[in-house]
Amino acid sequence: MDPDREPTESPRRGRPGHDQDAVLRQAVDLFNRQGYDATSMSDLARELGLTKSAIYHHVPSKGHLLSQALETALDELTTAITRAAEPRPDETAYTRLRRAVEQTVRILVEHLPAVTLLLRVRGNSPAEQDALRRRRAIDDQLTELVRDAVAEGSLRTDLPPDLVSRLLFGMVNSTVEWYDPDGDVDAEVLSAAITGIAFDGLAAATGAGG
Amino acid sequence: MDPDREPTESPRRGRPGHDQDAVLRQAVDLFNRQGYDATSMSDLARELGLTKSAIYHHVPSKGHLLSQALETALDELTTAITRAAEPRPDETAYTRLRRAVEQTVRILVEHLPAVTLLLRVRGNSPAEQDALRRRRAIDDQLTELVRDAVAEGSLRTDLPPDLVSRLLFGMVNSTVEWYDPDGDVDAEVLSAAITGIAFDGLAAATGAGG
DNA sequence: CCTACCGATCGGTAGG
DNA sequence: CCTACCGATCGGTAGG
Repeated sequence: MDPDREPTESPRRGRPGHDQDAVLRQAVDLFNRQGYDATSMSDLARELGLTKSAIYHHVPSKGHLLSQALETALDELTTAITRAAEPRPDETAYTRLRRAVEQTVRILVEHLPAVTLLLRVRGNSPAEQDALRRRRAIDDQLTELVRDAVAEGSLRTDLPPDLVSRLLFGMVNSTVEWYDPDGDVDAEVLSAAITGIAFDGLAAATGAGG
Repeated sequence: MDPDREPTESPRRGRPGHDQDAVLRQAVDLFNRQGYDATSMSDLARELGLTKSAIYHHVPSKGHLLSQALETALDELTTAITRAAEPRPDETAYTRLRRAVEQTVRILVEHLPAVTLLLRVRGNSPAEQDALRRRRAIDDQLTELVRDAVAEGSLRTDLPPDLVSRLLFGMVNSTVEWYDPDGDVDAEVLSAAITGIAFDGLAAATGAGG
């Protein structure tokens, strides 16, 4: 008779205490708490409850862990923002920009550890420099959206679009510094707060207008 | 065919070409470019054009350089924000909050390297943890200002003050990621852009109202 | 301000 | 021969 009978799980033998994904998750968590360079593979091993050498059974290098996380963050952001920016019939650039903000917030919340790591990259290695290049391409895409929205007359014209883009997505990105997925602010509330402040402002509505 | 002559620098030989402040400035610059932990004292020595050991003639330790910069940033921010938050006769909480934003931007621009370093501290040492505590006290002060402005009816009431405070000053602080003191955005323009977006919003003014 | 070093720890790999 | 590890140690480099 077949010894392993696991209907819902992979038909692997000996139950691994840790798979590659678990190591990656723990690594990214540590990188975010202490900083990438301040985190040793020994730290990671201690956290996982195994030896440093054992980690290298699962992953090829420390840099690989970083690259994997950055790739996830960049892939998710690229996909979401590219989709949000796609023009649809009878839709303003303003709507596309709003959607891009909402989608960025969504990805940020859904992939908080990976995105947090991405936003802290300094370019200390070729892999990090590559990530910075991809990030800059995304930023350019977002700036273009702001430019379009200004051009169509949806946004105030007294501020340069690249400055607006930096501040708007600076506010969005600052979320990684405090957001707690288990806290009482969910992605919808956060998204509404950001778009509310950015597009309508904090000032209390005065007069009879909406 | 004259060798380099730098009128503003000391041409002395055998005498220290660097003082403690020059070492500190270069260190903070490197810490910001590469990250504190990724920067070795050898990196700093190379940048300064002297040996690693020679640095220890000027400063007691790597951590001391970090602490000095963090103290500068925290002292400046504390002073400026405390002053801005001080109630004055016939003044709304809204005015005080606006002034706090403007003063924070001013300190951020005037002491960009030190504040940048402060905003990246992760708490990896007692000195960093102390800096984080002081930073949290400042954040609480700012949140209190937002709370007062909401309470007096100056700000929209549909968003929790602590969330507003995080997003507002998240936008302010995000400036350190891109601001260039030699660029074409000066502190006034930046300050006006931030308060303009945060309080009035990005949406183009519509209708006949203000 | 340098040469000559230290205790420790780094990321990564050996054989079993 | 496989997986999931471990004890020991590699060559270099960290802050001091």
